[in-house]
Amino acid sequence: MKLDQAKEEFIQTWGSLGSSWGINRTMSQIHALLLVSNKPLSTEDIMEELQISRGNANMNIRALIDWGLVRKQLVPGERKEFFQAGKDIWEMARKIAEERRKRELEPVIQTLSELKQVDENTEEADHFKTVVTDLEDFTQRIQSTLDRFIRSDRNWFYKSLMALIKK
Amino acid sequence: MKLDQAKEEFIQTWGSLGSSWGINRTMSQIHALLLVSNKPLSTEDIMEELQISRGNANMNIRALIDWGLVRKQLVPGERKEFFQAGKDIWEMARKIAEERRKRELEPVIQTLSELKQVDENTEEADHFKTVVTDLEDFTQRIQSTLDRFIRSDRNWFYKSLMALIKK
DNA sequence: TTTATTTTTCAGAACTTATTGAAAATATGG
DNA sequence: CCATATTTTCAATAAGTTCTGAAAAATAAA
Repeated sequence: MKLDQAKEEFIQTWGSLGSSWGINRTMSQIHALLLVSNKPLSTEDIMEELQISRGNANMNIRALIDWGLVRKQLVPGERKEFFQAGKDIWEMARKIAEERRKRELEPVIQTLSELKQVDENTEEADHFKTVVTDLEDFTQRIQSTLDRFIRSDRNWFYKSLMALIKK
Repeated sequence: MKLDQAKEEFIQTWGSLGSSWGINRTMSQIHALLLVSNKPLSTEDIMEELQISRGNANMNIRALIDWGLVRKQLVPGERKEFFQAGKDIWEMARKIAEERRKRELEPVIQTLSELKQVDENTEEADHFKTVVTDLEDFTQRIQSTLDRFIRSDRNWFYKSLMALIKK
């Protein structure tokens, strides 16, 4: 298989994986492109390679920088900005987990804890409280695990995961 | 807080969490509704409660049954079908993990392994292979963990997770 | 300054996905 | 079998999301 073709396919695959995980397609594609490129790329390069508009490119590059997955790289003698993706996959996973925890899990836990404050004592209300408490429990456990993962270095997570897998 | 209001809010919250995790909003809302209801509901009930069309209700109930999150319940003397959600949260999480592994992770791993077959030896190609291999590694590790989780009983996962969290 | 280059913004267009509702298919009871 | 209740399907439509492109803002050189 030819390199260019493989790159192309990789970008598509990563793009569609991203979109099923709540990260928009272009954002993942840009990320993929920067991952496989061994030198930093400019906005122009990205527009060119992915055939997307300037606005789209700009927006999604910003988002990747926000998420901490990509950083600006100044190239001497060039006025344009260049971008480069961090190559450490675990670091990348940590950052994605962090963003999503913040954006999605946190508000849900907040809400669930409020919902337990139902001041009724019918059988129905009891049932409701049980369900909500179970979910809160579950969500909090996920949250703690992510927290630890986020704060950890790669090594910690690697070890824990191996422990999980091996026995 | 009133029970009805709390239920309402719970359904909304679960709905939006679902949609950020790639499960469509109505599907999660129906799931939430069935979770908090202490008796099985008919399609009519669901349409009524969530103010959705028959077609929409039917489609998403089917999907929930496919995913193994909801089961049909026959009520004696009634001709209609009634539906009930499994109340075990871990079981639920297992089933969601299973479906998504099957639908999303599996094809990606397949593709990544094919992409390593680049028959070039430039520096660029080497770099590409490194990135793809790292990702494959990572994805496979996630996959193994999920597999084990999926095959496990609740107890196993609970213990492992506690081990992760506690120390 | 002024001019040239680059980045950002944002209203509308294009695209994608979810929903409706009515018609067709299927199941149930007499 | 017929009549009726219930479920399923699916084309049309609506809602939601992402993308474009041109104009405005920002930045840097002359």
